[in-house]
Parts: sequence; structure tokens; C-alpha cells
Amino acid sequence: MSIETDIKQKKFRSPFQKLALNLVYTTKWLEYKQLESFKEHDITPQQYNVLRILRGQQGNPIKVSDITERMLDKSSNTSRLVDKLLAKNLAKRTSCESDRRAVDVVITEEGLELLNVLDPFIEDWENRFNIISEAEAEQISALLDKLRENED
Amino acid sequence: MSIETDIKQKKFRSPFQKLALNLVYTTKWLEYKQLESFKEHDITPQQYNVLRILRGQQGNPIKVSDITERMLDKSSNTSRLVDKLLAKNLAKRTSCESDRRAVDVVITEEGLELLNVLDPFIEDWENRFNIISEAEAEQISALLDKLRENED
DNA sequence: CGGCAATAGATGTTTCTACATTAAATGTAT
DNA sequence: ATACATTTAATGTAGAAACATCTATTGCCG
Repeated sequence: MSIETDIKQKKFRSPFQKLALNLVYTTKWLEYKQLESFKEHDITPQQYNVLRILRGQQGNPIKVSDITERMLDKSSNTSRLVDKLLAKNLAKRTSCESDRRAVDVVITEEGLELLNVLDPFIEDWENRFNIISEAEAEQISALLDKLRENED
Repeated sequence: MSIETDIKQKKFRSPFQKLALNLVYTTKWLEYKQLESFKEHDITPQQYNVLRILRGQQGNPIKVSDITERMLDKSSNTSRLVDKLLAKNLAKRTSCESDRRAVDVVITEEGLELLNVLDPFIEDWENRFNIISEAEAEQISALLDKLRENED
């Protein structure tokens, strides 16, 4: 359904305003869809994001601050997210020897297993994006990157 | 900066996964930018969204449930958002005569003034989207609409 | 009409987010 | 080396979101 119909707004100030609204609206829609898969497994999107970053380390420990750098939402409180993963035995935390302020985090076997269970669900809805072509997906990604260039 | 650099992830499962992550990341970036303008005026993005919907009614009252339908985030608690606007004298609430369950909401003069103050800020960052062409903006919007088609 | 489901909106509760503050460890400049 | 700033992570707190429940009103069907 078009964004015009979805939010019942016929006119937009400009194609840029329309795009801004559409980005927010589409992302909310997407996050909502993901949420449905996640909550069955008692995990939040943010916790999932951290778990995936941990898996990406392939066994190597990673500091809390480095996790934050890789997160989609950099303003989130990584410390407390890691707490949640610890409480569920999905991650382990050990103090870092080279810098005793820092804390090393590693994914556990149980964490890897949970990701294995979740993977097919996530892939499933990613594959729904097949409705557009791979080239179109790449093109949007490139344009989104461009939008964020204006950093001021 | 490219999404690869921003979240320090070199490879993606597919262009679709990359797009999904980029959508979430870009929207967070965009919402953060907006937030900066809003908080100076003691208003949240959601409250702003409601105010704009009220202005769009051009003086006609609108029911709470109809506001929800037009919102970007349909899962938000419109009732309490309207409460906040009332407390700041930005909106008025009267009970609807034809249906006594319903409540009519109208924007106040003060609400309109606040929007007038905010408009240039919002337009400013929307105009930063000028870095891509109007045609490209329209094209992304159309593709986003398409992505949401798969409703299941 | 009477009963019951559906709708509109308010409210309660738990969890999360955003932001500030704290505490410890490290880096740096004199 | 000492003093001070910076970094790293944890924690405190107010406010907001998410989700369920409640109350009042309306619609509908026998």
C-alpha cells in the first residue's frame, strides 16, 4: 500500500518530506515484523543485534565500547543489554587484562544455538524483499548512504 | 559514510539484508537529528506527529482513533500523547456529541504557533535530502511502498 | 426490548530509553 | 611523579513505550 494511503496524507511538501516519512514508517513496519519473531524467543531486537555482533567476532572477545560502535542504535545502553544476555546465559563477561577499565564479552554456546534457531526466521522476512531486485536493493542502500553524508 | 563503515560490517548475507540494516540505521540517524530540534521546544517526535495531523484537519475536530490511523507509529498510545498536548495548551479536547465514547481533538492557536516555529527547522533537514534528486527520492519511496506489500 | 459482542478511550504495570552521574583505570602534560 | 583530563563501564532516575485490562457507550441480532 502506498504511504499516502497508509498515513492518509494526500499531499507532501516535497518528495524529500515524503521520503522521510516513508523511511520512518517502513522501518517501524519492519521492526514490528521482526519483533514478532523475537518475542517468541524472549529476546529484544537490541539484544539480538548484540548477539549477532558477538557471533561476528568468531570466538574473540570484544569490549563493550566496541560493541556500541557496531550497533545500529549507538545510543543504546550496551552495558545493560549485556547484563540481559548474561542473565540468560547467552554471553559471558570477563575483565580485560590489558585495560582493566574495559570488559571483554564473548557469546556462549547457548547464544550461538539461539542464533541458529532465529536465523531462518530472519532470513525468511529478508527474502520477502525479493519483491524488488537485488540491483534495486543495492541502489537504495547507496542512496541511503548518500543521505547520511550531510553530517553537520 | 557507507553502512559497511558505520556498523563495521564488511559482508552481508544479501543485498536485502544490507538494505534492511541500512533502513533501520538510517531511520535511527534521521530520528536522532529530528530529536535535536524537538527537544529545544520541549516536544517529542510523537507529539509533533500528532500536532501535524491536527493541523492537517484545518480546524475540524478529529477523533483519537482517527489520529492513530494517521500516525507513523500506530502502536503508540494516542490517548496519553493527547494528554501531553493538553497539558501544554497545544490542543483542546471536547467530547463528541454523536458518539459519547469518542473524543474530539482540535489544535489550539498556541499549537499552531509552535508548528510555525518548528517548520523551518524541519524543512531545513528535509532539504538536506537535496543531495539526491527529486526523482531518486520518489523512486525510493515507490520501492519502500513495494517492500511493504507483502503483508501476511 | 434484552443480552452480548464490539468499539472508544482511559488507565495500570512492567520494561525500556535517554540522559546524567559515578567510580575506577588510564593517558598526558608539566 | 603529580595533577588533571579522558576513557570505560556501571548505575540512578525520570519519562516514555509496550501491552494488558477496565469502563462506558454503541451496534447488532434474536
